[in-house]
Amino acid sequence: MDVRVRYAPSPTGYLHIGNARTALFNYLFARRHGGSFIVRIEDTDVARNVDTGVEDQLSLLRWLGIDWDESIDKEGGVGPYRQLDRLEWYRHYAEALIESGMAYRCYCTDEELEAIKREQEASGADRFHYPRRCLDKPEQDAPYAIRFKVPDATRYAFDDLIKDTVTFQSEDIGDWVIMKRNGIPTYNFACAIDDALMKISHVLRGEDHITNTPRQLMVLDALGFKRPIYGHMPLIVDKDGRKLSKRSGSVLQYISQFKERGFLPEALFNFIALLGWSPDAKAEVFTPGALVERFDENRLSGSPATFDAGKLHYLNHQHIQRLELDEAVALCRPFLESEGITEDKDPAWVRELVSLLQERLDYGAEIVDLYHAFFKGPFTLETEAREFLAATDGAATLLGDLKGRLQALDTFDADAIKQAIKQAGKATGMKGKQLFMPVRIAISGRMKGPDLPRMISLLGRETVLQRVSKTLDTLE
RNA sequence: GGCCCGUUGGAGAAGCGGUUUAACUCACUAGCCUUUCACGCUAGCAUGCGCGGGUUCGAAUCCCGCACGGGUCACCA
Repeated sequence: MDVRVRYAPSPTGYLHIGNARTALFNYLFARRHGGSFIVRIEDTDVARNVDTGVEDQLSLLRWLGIDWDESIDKEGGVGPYRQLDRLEWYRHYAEALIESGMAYRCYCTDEELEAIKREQEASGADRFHYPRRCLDKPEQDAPYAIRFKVPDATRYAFDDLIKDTVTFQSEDIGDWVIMKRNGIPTYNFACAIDDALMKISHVLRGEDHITNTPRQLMVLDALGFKRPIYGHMPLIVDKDGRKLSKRSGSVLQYISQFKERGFLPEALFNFIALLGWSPDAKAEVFTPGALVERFDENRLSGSPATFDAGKLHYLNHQHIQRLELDEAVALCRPFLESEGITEDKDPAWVRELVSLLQERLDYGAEIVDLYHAFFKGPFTLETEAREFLAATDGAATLLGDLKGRLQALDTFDADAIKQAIKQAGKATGMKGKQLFMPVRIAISGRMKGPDLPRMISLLGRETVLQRVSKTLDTLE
């Protein structure tokens, strides 16, 4: 069987982590099995469509490293790939269903429907089913929707790739609308028709679609189409176990937000692949290519996947460590520039800064925080640092000696600075922690930080001398 | 409320009836490394698999009931 899978976004918003996950798994599945990955645009909700929705989502997909074989920009013989361009198909099949008695025109107005629903609610019914009021109505010259006539006492069961056998009873589903009054199909109808016409072999989607499946099966069966194999992936939930939504606290959930904060596409790809799936391995850090090789649909999980920001940071950190210095600089520079940090600095300085901080970076934007923490913030001695200095005999002498040496240096680079520190140590009899810690404190005010000589060089002679003087003042 | 799905440590998660004394990863803790921090390495971290029954020589793994959590019930997708 030819593997053909699809990702079917609706251009009603931005690329959400949940949609990205659906796209990613379909992509992995297709690539793993040498099949085709299709992106179909489901734009049948005319009122909610956003102008830039399609292009925004597609470009973010590309950014993530997900490409496709067929879509609106790549004809594959079963197009068009935008549902509004396929209306004739839906109308054709809807008419066919009416003719065969499996669907009927419904002339009820919104007000009438609303009244029916209220009535049913008042009567305490569990199910709100359309009462087939228009089933035998003669054709009239009035706007109408088309409803699918749900078969009586029919069992709709399917072997889900992830959930095993899932069963629904037709009694639980009322006659639903397949074509809206505006002549546009509803989601479940268009989706079923397109999956069939586009020869989709497997449908991998979120579990929130599981109750849509019986409706789609009805359409497929009624029209004599072959059913694809379905696989419903667990929902992505927040820390509280709820489906990720706008209300899920401070969790970032749109792909663009991760991109803007300096997360790497390959790290996000890695992270998303772990949402509801686990590799048969003792590691979790993988490149997209390695994930394609390792992907195995049998290892898809059936229980909810918790969005764990800590894990995302860890994975992104790991991927950043694997970056070449030039790549890390490219990742960080925009954030430094937008903060004005690079204004009076040359490229070599920026390169050295990134080189020094790369190993502690979780995401690109963090370079700014680290810069401020170690280089910029107002110079004050932390309590612990002040106490350490006060308790170190000869600290003042050492700093005074070092200050002179730093002033005299021809070139203010890390090597020369390191030599100066060592010489100062020799001259004053200080070494090891007794030597480096007072220097670190005098220069940064803190007990911890990046490699000292390199940091001093980056800080620049003027700032360093000022800080040493200020520290010396507090020692008197 | 009806229907559907799920429930393994602080978190993700492996496990598919018997070499499981419950992998692996994150977080956390301790130690090592290092001038400090970070990185890296090592070790520790569920007497227990929502609860109660049952099937079986044997169950986290199969069955039933209950509880809890979630999803879904649109002329939205």
